[in-house]
Amino acid sequence: MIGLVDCNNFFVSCERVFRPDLLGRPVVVLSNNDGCAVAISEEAKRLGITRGMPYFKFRPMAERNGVTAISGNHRLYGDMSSRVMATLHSMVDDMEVYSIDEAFLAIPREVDDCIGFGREIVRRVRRDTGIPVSLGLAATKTLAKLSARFAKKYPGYRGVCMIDTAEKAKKAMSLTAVGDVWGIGRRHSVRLNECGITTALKFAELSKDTVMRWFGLSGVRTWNELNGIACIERDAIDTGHQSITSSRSFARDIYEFDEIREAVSAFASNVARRLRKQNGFAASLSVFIATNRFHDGSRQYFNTAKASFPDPTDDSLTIAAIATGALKTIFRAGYGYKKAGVTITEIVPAEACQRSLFIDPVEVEKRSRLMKAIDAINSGASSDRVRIAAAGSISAKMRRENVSPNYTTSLNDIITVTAR
DNA sequence: TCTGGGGTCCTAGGACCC
DNA sequence: TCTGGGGTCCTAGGACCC
Repeated sequence: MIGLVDCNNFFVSCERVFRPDLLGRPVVVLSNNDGCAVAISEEAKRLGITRGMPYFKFRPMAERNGVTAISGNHRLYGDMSSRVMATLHSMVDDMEVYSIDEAFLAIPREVDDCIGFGREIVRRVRRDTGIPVSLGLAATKTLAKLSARFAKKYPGYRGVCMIDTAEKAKKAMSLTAVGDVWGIGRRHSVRLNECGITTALKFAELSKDTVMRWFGLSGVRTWNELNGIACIERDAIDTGHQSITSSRSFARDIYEFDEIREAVSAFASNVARRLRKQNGFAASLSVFIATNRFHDGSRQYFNTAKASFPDPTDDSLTIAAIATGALKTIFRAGYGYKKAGVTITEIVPAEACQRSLFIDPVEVEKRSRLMKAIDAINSGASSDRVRIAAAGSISAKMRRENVSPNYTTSLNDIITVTAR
């Protein structure tokens, strides 16, 4: 039996742990720049707020209805996530962290009361972290995801729903819209709906050949999983990311090359830091810049530039220099740029890294020590204490009107409880 | 005024090779 | 007059996920 644990409205729930006054009230957590709603409490959903809705559009309505809008605090969510995962891991050896708020669990064979075991998981996560979770149980990951939707939607399940027979699977699939199936996105569900395939069950009842022709291999995988044949394997040994991106929208349009260059240097140094964290070296990168795609009237420009490193590296200064060089090849004056970003690719583990014969080992060693020193100083609460001179501060350009304290990661922000 | 950020996998088509 | 067949690798773009 596979279990899928899903944190309910995760970002909102993280905020509520330290703001119990927000329980039972409409709350949304906003994306960077206070741009869009990315997490919405049930109360706020009932007011019609949906994921991805631009804040400036629903703000007046939200204020009229007493919605609390919070700027995203990803340091807090990341830390709360690791607490949830640690609690799960204390109960189940074999688990796979799927995202910041989800994990697949292999329910141990010796457990015969899966529902009871599941309820205990839900109870303990709630007790140890304050986060409410839902648990779906089934024979495949896709059915477990589907099951978890029921666990979350209907309080009668008390947090845990299990699909353990073909009849239950059929029933659940007949009640699930095809677009709500894990692996079937918006594009495919439009196509399916046009052909009258509206539920997960109808999709599962298509012929395998039809599914292959329409949706390729990934479609067949989903189809198998719905029919009870597990074929989405767990990730192999975690070797880190294959690519790492840092990008931001700016609070206002930027016209000057130097300003874009500062941002690109900051992105480059950010990806390099994350690259070192996973103990990898990268061999190439790409840089992109873009104007505001929502402004129909103004002139639009989008371009990316790619560059290879002479030698695989994890060095912030080298990566920033090459990113800046790439930027120069695509920057065009006269446009108002709204967004830019840097992606490093061709990442290999440090120990598998093939370096050229002509490199100076002494210089490499010096640089490596410098990076280690910078990482050490920047670890902890103030991650921006030392930065390369060419880089501006990414956060300085961001709009964050209502950000919560770093309750769990900053000594200055630890909550104070006063007895009267 | 104001519209997020970070990933993965698959496929089709072109370049290139023998 | 007549102009093959079969591979591999790489890339861009599309689809999906959170």
